[in-house]
Order: sequence, then structure tokens, then C-alpha cells
Amino acid sequence: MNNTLRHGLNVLQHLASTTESFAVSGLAEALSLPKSQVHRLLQGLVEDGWVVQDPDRRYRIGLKPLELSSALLAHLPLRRAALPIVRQLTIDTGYDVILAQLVDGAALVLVGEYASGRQQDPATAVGRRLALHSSACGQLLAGMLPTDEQARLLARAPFPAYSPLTRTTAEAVQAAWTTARRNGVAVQRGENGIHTASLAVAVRDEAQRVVAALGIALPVDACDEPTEHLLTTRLHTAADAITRPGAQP
Amino acid sequence: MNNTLRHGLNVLQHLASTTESFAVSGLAEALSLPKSQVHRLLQGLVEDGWVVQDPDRRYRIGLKPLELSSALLAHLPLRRAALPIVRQLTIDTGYDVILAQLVDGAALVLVGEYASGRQQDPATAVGRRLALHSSACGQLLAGMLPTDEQARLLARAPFPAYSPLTRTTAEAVQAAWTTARRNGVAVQRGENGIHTASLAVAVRDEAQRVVAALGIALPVDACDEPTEHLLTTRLHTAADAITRPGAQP
DNA sequence: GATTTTGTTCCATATTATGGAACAACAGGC
DNA sequence: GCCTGTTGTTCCATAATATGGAACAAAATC
Repeated sequence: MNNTLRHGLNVLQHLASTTESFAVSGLAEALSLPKSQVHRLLQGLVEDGWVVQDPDRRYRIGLKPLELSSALLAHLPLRRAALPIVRQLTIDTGYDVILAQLVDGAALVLVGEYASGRQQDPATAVGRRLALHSSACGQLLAGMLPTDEQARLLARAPFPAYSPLTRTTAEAVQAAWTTARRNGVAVQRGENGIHTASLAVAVRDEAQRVVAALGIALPVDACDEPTEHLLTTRLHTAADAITRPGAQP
Repeated sequence: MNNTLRHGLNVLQHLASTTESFAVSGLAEALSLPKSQVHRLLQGLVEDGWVVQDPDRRYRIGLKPLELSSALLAHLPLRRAALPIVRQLTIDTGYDVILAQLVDGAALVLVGEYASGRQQDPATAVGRRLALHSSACGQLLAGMLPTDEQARLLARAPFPAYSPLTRTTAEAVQAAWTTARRNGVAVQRGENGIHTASLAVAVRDEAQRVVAALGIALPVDACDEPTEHLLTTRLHTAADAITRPGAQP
């Protein structure tokens, strides 16, 4: 039921999933829908500004979807609470800091602050999904899940490799998750990209349930033992501050 | 044609237009659709994670739309070119800097960098729409339009007042637009909110067409004559740098 | 506990989405 | 320049499904 809406949103999602522009045929095949239908959906979406078509007739996602996210971001209580703390942590450490939440099988970035002078990393921008098997935030969030949930997620193995160090087997990934839960911190060195290490700790609500992960990214070379300890402490402090935001009840 | 998709997207847009949650009845009335239809649309949207319903049964926009915008933002060439420059300008001046583009009758914020220590202003966050009659970016972008377009936009008068100083009549708004075009810079003091002033200049492409506005916001008290001149110069320099991004052709 | 408001379900009807096929506009190869 | 495979767009009969009134259920309000 409500097929048109679902198909239309799938089209939007597909267009947004990559920075490339799409041809009608390609979309139709990807969504396994007839060309004519995809074409009609695109027509409607273009009319309302959700999709734009390039001069070469290919389709790209438009600017309309942006407006959806702004209101959403402004409202999220978790984001509002975390924003100043994440920002401060970025300033204090000089590294990129993100806050991510578990959303159907991935760690969705809700807040991202990037160290001054650095170009913003598109891979960890707000709204991006981080893999549960390779990112520190993902490993931490997955590690805090009940075991049956973990098993369900591990059934997706083998996992895609983003670097030669990426854990791809169910066993290796489960080991990382278990370590993260035991230590209260997830540490990843070069698993997402060969030059980047990252750490993540849990952010909890008043009932001590894990609601998000607070992560920090740094060059692998900078990630020695003392730095790791220092950053872990800072992350825990910051995560606690997010849970209890200032003086308000 | 393609009614369901349009209505569904309208629902999403309405949910995103404010931070409040919505009741079915309210949405139905706002969209002038029968309750049953809105309810069915919401059901489908909830199923796919586009909308979430609170424990009190009211509906809010979900996290799915976020993913749309991230890919979109990562791709925009204008944003990629402007991001480091906007950031640098924020650091140099200590004020909030934004880049906005004209999108069907409003200035859509594409880049927003906020001065350290300040809470991010939700009104100027990325994805928000700024009014053409009250914001500096809006006044500048509108001022650069052909006169027939301006006339069409002025027909919307009277304009909503965001402060006692907001221009609400067509004449007053047109005067601001004309001034912006003549001076090459739009200046606004307290028209958007009583405590904030802002300036904006045009960002042009290689063909010298206006593609966006680069704006800066500061407290009205800080906006004296010399500051205004200094910031205008800086804005122009930065806008030129966006047009010619570094060494690449 | 009565009454209004609001959320959800049901169902007959007709609107409208559907997808195959035909047509048009390209692009590349010879 | 002509041919050929590919891709974008339009058409149309058919059937599926969105539609919206009304009935029902659940809260909220008094």
C-alpha cells in the first residue's frame, strides 16, 4: 500500500546515495522498476524541485531535501545538548569529533565538528552513515546491543573492506564489538581508512541506556598509548556532560 | 498526476517546517486533505523511517531525511568551493558567516559557519530559508534580480515582520533591494531580529552571474561605520576567492 | 461520567498508477 | 553520412490502489 510514495522516496534516496547523477535506465534497473514509471516519478519530483535534471538529461537530487533536514536538526534534543560540548572538545583536542546514533544497521552522524583549518571530511558529515564493523562509533554502538541483535547484524558478513585493515569476517568484527563493550571505549586504527584512527565512547540518557556514541578521529601516527588514554578520558567526560546538560533538569 | 507522491512529500515538508510535532487532524487541515488519507500517508512514512510518532501519538519528522541532505551537500560544487573560505572568514572576524542561494523565493543557506563559543543559530543553519525582505543575503539576491522578477516578488507584500524594524511594505523592501544592487552590498540592522545586523555581497561565477550571497551577522551595537566598511571589504575579497577557488582551472 | 475532540479502520467507487510497447532522440561505429 | 544499439519519452488499455466519506475507537476535556 502507498506504492507511489514509497517508490518516489526510494528514487530520492538512490539519487542521494551517491554524488553522481543518474540516468533513467540506471535508476530503473537499480530499483527494478519499469523505465516509464521511474520517468514519471522523476517528472513529478523535478516539478516540485526535489530533483533537478542536468543539461545532459541526467538527474541529480535537488535542493529541496535540504530544507527537510534543517528543521529536523534544529529540533533533536540530543543534538542540541551535544553541539556545544562536541564543539568544545574539537577546540580542546584539535581533532574532528562526531556524535552518532544507531539507525537501522548503521551509525548515523548527528553532530560533526571539524578542527579549524581542516577541510570538512565528507565521509563523516552530518547525515552520513558509518559502518558498524569499521568505525569506532559503529563498533561501540554495536557492542552495546543485545547478543541476538549482534548475531543478526553479523549475518551480513563478509563486510566490505575500506582499507587492508578493515575487519571483514564475522569473528573479527564480533571481537571488536566485544572489546568495545568490555572496555567502554572502541578504538580503531586504520580500519576505515589507512591513515585515520578513531575512538568512541557511549553517551547515555538518564536511565543509563546508550543513546549515541561520541567519537574522535585522529591520524594513526598521533594515536600512541598516552594519547589514547588522554582522549578516552576526555571523551568520557564529554559524554557525561551531554547526558547532564548544564543546570537545567 | 502522481498525487500520492506529492501529498506525501508535502506531509514531510510540513512536518519539517517547524520543530513541533503534529497531530493528524492538524496536518489534514493544513494540507486540506481528508484525515484518513493523511493518516495512511503517515503510516507509510513511519514504516520507512521518514516520520516517527511520539508516544503521545503525534508525528514528527524522522532521521531518514538527514541522509538525503548529506549526499547532496557533499556534492554541491559551490559549497565545496565556499566551505574553507567561509570558515576562514569566521575565524578572522569572529562573526557568523553564511552562504545562501536564491531558491524559489527565498535565500537558502548552503554553508554556515558559526563563531567559536557561540551556540549555533538555528535560524541561519544550513538548509534554512531566509526571507528576501529582511535578511541581508535575501536583500542582496533579490536586488540582483531583473525588475519584473522583483515586481512579482513584491506582489507578496505586506511582508511578515520579524522585528519592529522589519520592512513590510513593497516600497520599503524595494528601496532596500535597490540600495543593495547600487552599493554592491546589502546592509540590514535589526530587521530580522532587533539585536542582529548583517551584511551580504554577491558571489559570482566565471560569467559574472550572481550565483549566491555571502553574508555575515554581528550584533547591531558592533556595527558602526568603520566596522561596516572593513567587513564589506573582507566579504568582497572572500566572495572573489570563492569564484576563483585556488589554482585549479 | 458525559461530551467533545481526535485517531484509526472500513469499504465501495473511481481515479490514477502501472508497465508493456511504440516512438523519438541520441551516441558511437563503420 | 548512414546505420545500429542505447537511452529518453510518450501512449494507452488495464487493473490495481488511492480516495474520502462514514462508522468506530480511544483520548482528552469538562
